[in-house]
Amino acid sequence: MTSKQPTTTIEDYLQTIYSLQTEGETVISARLARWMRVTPPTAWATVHRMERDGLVVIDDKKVIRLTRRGLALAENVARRHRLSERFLVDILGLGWAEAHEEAHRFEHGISPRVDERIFALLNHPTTCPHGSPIPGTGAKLDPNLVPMDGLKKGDKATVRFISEELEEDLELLRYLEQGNVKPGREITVQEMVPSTGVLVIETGGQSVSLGLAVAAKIRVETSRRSAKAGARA
Amino acid sequence: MTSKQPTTTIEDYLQTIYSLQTEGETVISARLARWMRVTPPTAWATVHRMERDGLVVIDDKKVIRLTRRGLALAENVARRHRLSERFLVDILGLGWAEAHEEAHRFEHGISPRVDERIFALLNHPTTCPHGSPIPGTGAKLDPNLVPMDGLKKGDKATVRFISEELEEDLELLRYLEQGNVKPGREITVQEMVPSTGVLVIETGGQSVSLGLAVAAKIRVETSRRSAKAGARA
DNA sequence: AGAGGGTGTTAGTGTATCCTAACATCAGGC
DNA sequence: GCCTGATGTTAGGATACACTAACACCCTCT
Repeated sequence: MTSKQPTTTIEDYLQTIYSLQTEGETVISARLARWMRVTPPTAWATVHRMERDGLVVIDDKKVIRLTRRGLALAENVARRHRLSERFLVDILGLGWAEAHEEAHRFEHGISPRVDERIFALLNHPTTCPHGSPIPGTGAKLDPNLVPMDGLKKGDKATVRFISEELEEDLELLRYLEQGNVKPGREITVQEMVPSTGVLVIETGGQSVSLGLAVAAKIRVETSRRSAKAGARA
Repeated sequence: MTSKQPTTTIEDYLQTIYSLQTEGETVISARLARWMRVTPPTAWATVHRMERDGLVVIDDKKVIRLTRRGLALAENVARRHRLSERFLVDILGLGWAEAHEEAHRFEHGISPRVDERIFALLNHPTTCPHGSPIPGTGAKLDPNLVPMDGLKKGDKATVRFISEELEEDLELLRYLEQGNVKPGREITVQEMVPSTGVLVIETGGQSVSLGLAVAAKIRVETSRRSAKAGARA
């Protein structure tokens, strides 16, 4: 049987694949290597062990996809991670920026029993502090949200989601926290000139500059419906 | 440098050695093998890696002792373990019997920052739910406590401490919990006949039978001062 | 066409953990 | 004195996970 518990390493890979996959990225071995901060041969070997164990399939184009079993396990890990973040922030009072890193260690020690208790203690939250939905709650990422780099000068919007990809960068998270760029915050675009590669927004009275690559990984809810949903007055 | 973080396995060995050592047992490789549920060669190799890394010393008689560095690390692990137990019981409402096992996983994901927060959240506790002192708080196991198997028929006492050795046995812990044999509980010895190997006590209205080997690992505080400390009013 | 970059892959290593089989040692007990 | 049990140790494997070196492929841009 290949039914034994995944190791911490495998749990981390599952979680990373899951995040990338649900955020619409194609997952390839080289990308995982960068995320996991290991060399390409290491990631390659690990992914192949995962395929051997029925957690992922690798297609002709080398794209990695979770199997049903891999998905179930990945959701479980992601849930524990996001629940941990909520717990660390809401109950223990840790910083929004530090939560991701701390949760990364914390998540592995949580059994189903403890998961359940923490979930209840937190009052059944549906998202992590950065806006990612918590699996098992039925919550999904709102498809109406748009990447922040699609906004234009003068647009107002509410931050809803910070990609897990950005969470890997502690310095960036601290910058965002300082600048009030967190879920629930209202922002106004002050400058948006694609050629400069920089987006300047205003929130809570201060100006914050963001690179477009970063802004693309932050999703916001616009009050006036963009493109598809119909025009505004 | 040999200053890298200990692995989960090494943390477990450190904790076990620490528990045995502070409870006055001599620590030898074979004993560790049984505790860790691995074969003797495995435990042997691991202990020798620990010696190589300056965590323990092994004397002529094969007795294993923590070095200063090993002790510091072990106290750190033990603290996280006992704090986790308290947290799981006091905050999450887990059962007293299950806490040890759950804490065993939980403890490894706790950083100094999280340790500090949990410690504060719990109001600076000094012992785990089974009575072991939490390192770093200054609390020590009261030397006036006596093993329960030293009591005589009719003696009254208050349970103060359940050895970590007993905590490895979930069934036993459940039995003790059911029988109210927990720190703080008053007990009265109903039967004590060494030749039978069984001790029968009464607590909270019910009778509980314990093997003497088990009773020896439970320490109690006797109201009438035993030998050394002098009489009371 | 040819140079490069990003990727995938193989080969060869090293460390930590685990195991089984087998043998060495020592203390008692008979 | 010899057998036995507990313990320690060596030998020989296996697996997971990490690395470096080196090579094979594509694709794109010049």
